[in-house]
Amino acid sequence: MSLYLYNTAAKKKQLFKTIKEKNVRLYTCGPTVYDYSHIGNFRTFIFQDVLKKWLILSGYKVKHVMNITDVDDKTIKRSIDEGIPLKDLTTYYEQRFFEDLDWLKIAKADFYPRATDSISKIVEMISALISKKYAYVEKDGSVYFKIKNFKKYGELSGLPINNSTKSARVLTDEYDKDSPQDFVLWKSYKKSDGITFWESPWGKGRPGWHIECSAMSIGYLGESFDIHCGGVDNIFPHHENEIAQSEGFTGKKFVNFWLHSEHLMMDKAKMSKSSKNFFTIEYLKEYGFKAGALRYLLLCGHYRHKLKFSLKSMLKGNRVLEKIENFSFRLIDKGAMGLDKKLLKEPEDCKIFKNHMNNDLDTPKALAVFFSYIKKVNKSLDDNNLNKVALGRAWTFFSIFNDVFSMVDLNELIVPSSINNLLALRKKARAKKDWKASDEIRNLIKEEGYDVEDSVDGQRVKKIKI
RNA sequence: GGCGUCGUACCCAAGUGGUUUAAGGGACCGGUUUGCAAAACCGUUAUUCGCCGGUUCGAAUCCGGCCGACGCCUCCA
Repeated sequence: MSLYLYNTAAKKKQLFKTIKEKNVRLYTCGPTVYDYSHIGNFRTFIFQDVLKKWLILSGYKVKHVMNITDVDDKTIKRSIDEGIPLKDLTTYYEQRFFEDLDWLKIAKADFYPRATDSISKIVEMISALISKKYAYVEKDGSVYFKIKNFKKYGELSGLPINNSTKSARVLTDEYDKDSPQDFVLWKSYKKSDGITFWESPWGKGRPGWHIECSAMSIGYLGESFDIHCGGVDNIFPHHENEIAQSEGFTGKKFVNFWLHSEHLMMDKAKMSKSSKNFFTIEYLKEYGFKAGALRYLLLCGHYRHKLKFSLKSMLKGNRVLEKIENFSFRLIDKGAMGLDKKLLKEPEDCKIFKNHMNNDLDTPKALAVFFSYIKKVNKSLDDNNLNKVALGRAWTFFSIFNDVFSMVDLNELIVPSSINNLLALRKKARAKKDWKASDEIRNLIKEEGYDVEDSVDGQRVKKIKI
């Protein structure tokens, strides 16, 4: 089986090949930590999580780097507006970001470099770009990239350069640039920057937004690496500029595969901080969304298509999660976790599931296959017709599914002894058909945070999630 | 103005020429099972794919027009 991925640079699906055999070097654009990340941001991060987990499951060793942008116009403005040091502000939102990642069961990257820790590398790159005539210094001490000198400029996004229909914003800019579309590598110090600046060969200032990603990705992954991801809004100008800077600097191909995820839509408009139509993870958590439910809701559409999101979808998400959890409970009840390894074989449906995942991470189709399979196995369980071989196959498929979709938290299945004692009592009461005592104990268990369900196989407890 | 995407049931969402007289999920209703509750299973729910026309033996799928929604071109996942 081979993995095909849609490469924005090629504008088509391509067979995925790594530079170094069985090793993937992956860079994903991280958050700007001036505010909480929202569920739209996490659509992209969860897509990247699924990509990474799928690569690992396919036998690749993945080196993953995600940057933290902790200095830019917005972070500086916010810290001044709120009267707190930049570092305090960015540390706060960085921590909140990591908590959200954790809650959403997103696997940690190997490195989270910060822009402010990468200034020397950034200065080194800008100096080299100037000497190679890819960049020039303006009178005020700002440094710009000269896109005219980089022939490939515009190839990724397909946007025309130097067209006659420049946006109003570009036309009204006051910059002393050679060309309006030249972008800034180093921003000279302005009063509005307050105490935020670094010394450089061109005077006091701070890095432009795009250069940090080039510096950090090259710094951690090398001059050429395998995959670079982000949201579609990063294609232009961010990633276009990254290619220009990086390839101008190294003279080598920067990235082989560019992967971009589409936006999450709210009331038909894209979710964004500026339009104030966004939900934070904290809000959704309080509203009642479970982590696994959000993962499902963000993966039930293909990552390259717009996906609608609303608070109404909570019912669906939580219900689907419960259904999959119940399925895993039933398998565990039957002894799935203690099966001989020889019995852990993939069923045919799992191979179909894998084929869909290998086709540009087709999660909606993969999910459809998984759901149909659940139904089949549940039916066998109802008929008490599932033998060890079939159980092993079901558990194998579930495990592969859950390794990637990460919806069910198996740790939550461990039941404390206090609950087990109550269950034993209830079992005795039920044997005597003492329904009153049985229901009382069920209520006691509920107060301890667990639900009890009765089935032909006996009692089953489920932790009530908050 | 330039470039691009999308419009499928009550809702989310697959499907890009014939094994689709449209996957999968949620919701709803009916049934089986059940001490209760829950879970699970079975069945029902788009003769139709924004609208109009065309190509074709055959179209949700291709072409043209119209209507509607959205994205990028400026910070943005």
